[in-house]
Amino acid sequence: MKLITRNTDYALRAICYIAKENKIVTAPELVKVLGVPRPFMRKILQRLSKEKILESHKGQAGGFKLNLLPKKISIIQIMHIFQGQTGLDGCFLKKDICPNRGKCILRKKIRVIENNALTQLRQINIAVLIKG
Amino acid sequence: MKLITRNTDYALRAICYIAKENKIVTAPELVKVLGVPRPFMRKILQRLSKEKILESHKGQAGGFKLNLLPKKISIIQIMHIFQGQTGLDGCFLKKDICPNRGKCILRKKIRVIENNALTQLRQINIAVLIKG
DNA sequence: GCTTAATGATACCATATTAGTATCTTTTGT
DNA sequence: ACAAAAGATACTAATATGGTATCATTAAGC
Repeated sequence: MKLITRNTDYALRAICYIAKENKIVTAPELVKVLGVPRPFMRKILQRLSKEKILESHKGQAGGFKLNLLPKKISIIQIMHIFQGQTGLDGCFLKKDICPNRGKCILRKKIRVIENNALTQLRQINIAVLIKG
Repeated sequence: MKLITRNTDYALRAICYIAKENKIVTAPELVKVLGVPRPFMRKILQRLSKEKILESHKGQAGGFKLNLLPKKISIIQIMHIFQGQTGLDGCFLKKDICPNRGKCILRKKIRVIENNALTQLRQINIAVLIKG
């Protein structure tokens, strides 16, 4: 049960760092601070700026800064970006052969648990993470 | 965020079916009822009997039955069998370069959410699933 | 304007996990 | 003896994730 993936993890740390520094931060700087492989970090940053979480500046003295207030970035957004729909995996078995005749208790229970987790994740934002 | 995997799903359905029938059930019967590929189902059943969830009987008129009361089988046990430790993914970054100086808020928050999910999963057992 | 240091875009490779298959042996009721 | 079941084990395929490489584009600063 892995809630967040490496991608997401790196992305969140990068965002936290940028939020704390509150200036334009370059990829090389993040690579150095976070110890993440350079091309991988770059890929993540590109994705984040494409998704409008970060704002990028090209050219010399370029880099990235936040495009939103820290409290407006919840970790669930980042999960969405790197892990796709955080949702509710569909039933593996076709409905009509499901032993529970369509009313799949298992699925229902799992869904509740997943929704609880999602609700909790929704409440964690970057401001929370950097304040401690 | 996939709480349970296909393996686990199939295993749970097989167990539910066996629990409901309350008799010795053969692999071919489960294959037919659940529509799962035969060799795959067999593999799962073998695993379950090796783990003492099911009790197996060889030879003609053989098959599987439960080795425990339905309410004594929680879905978290099955997850453990097919998905390994349901635990808490460690921090990807080495502690000393973690931007939060060792007190990793993100990790702490995630851990709480995971534990909540685990607690909820622990309460779902086969008896609950077959009763509805 | 040229150089340099940055990001953008894209295509590719590596690894791990999960899903699924094949085959042969052993057991047991009839 | 035979048939029908499970046991054991080794293999293959698909998918997701993690990571690399390369070239183009942009813009600051001399």
